[in-house]
Amino acid sequence: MPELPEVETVTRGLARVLTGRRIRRVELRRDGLRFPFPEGFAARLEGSLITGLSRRAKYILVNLDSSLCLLIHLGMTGRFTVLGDTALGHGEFYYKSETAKTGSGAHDHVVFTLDDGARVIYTDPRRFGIMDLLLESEMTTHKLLKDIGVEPLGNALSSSYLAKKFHRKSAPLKAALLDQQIIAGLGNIYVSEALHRTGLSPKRKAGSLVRRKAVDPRLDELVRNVRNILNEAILAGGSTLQDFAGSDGVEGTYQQRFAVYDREGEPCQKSGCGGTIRRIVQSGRSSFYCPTCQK
DNA sequence: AGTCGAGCCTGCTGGC
DNA sequence: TGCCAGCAGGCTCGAC
Repeated sequence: MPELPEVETVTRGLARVLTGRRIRRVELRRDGLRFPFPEGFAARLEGSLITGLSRRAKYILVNLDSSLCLLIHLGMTGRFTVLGDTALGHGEFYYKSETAKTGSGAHDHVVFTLDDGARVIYTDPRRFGIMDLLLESEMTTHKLLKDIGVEPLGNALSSSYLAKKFHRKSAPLKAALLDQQIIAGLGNIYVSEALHRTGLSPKRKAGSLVRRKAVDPRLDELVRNVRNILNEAILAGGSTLQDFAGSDGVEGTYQQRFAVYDREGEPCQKSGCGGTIRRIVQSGRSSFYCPTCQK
């Protein structure tokens, strides 16, 4: 279930296992995921030292001493399992998706073996995930990275930035916020949540929040809420990671805190609102909102 | 140019 | 109980 907070959580978890380790072996159990693996994928990774991990939008970037970088996208159902003795201790660490793990291993597509003996397994039933290799110098020119917008947790996201991007935009707010070329890493859930907290309808045209002179104060509030919600979710996911212990995957706790997502028919939680959460479909995807308090 | 729908895959859920 | 439509947290491409 990877949106930005989930990818951030996985990246942090993997960083503790992978950083400083050398990749001993890469086993590919099929030709590719969403795209074919690049030429010589396994061979180019084997023997490399992992110098660090970072995240850009919903992409995980694994930096190697060979000035190569392994780019990973979890798609909809990608997850990692770490088996063996690692820096995290002995046991198993999951990033577990909503869908139960199959257990059969039928969807284990890539297995990395590290120099400390740990095995890092990439599982992805739907195979919407991506793995690619790029040079560090291609970080801003790579096909998948070059058009990506600002990170929502960084300083570059501001109400004036949004005002510029939304100016004369006729697409609904929902679609504009999902647009990775505007904001990097926002997904279907957190867009619904941020719009609800801000009291803005997902159907409203993005351009309607831009006036000629002053920046609409609702854009300030939207930016604040996007940040707060993402940070709250990262905290909830992070606490899950710290709880890793046994062989059971532990899910992030933020799901319990959704105000609108997947709550169709339930009463709006905003005090004094009294509305009922609705589900509509926008550009093929579910939007959840309260028609009473989101205008 | 901007916007929208279809498609990529598999698995789970809910309604009949 | 069994079947089948509908749905899923992402992204790209093509058509309008």
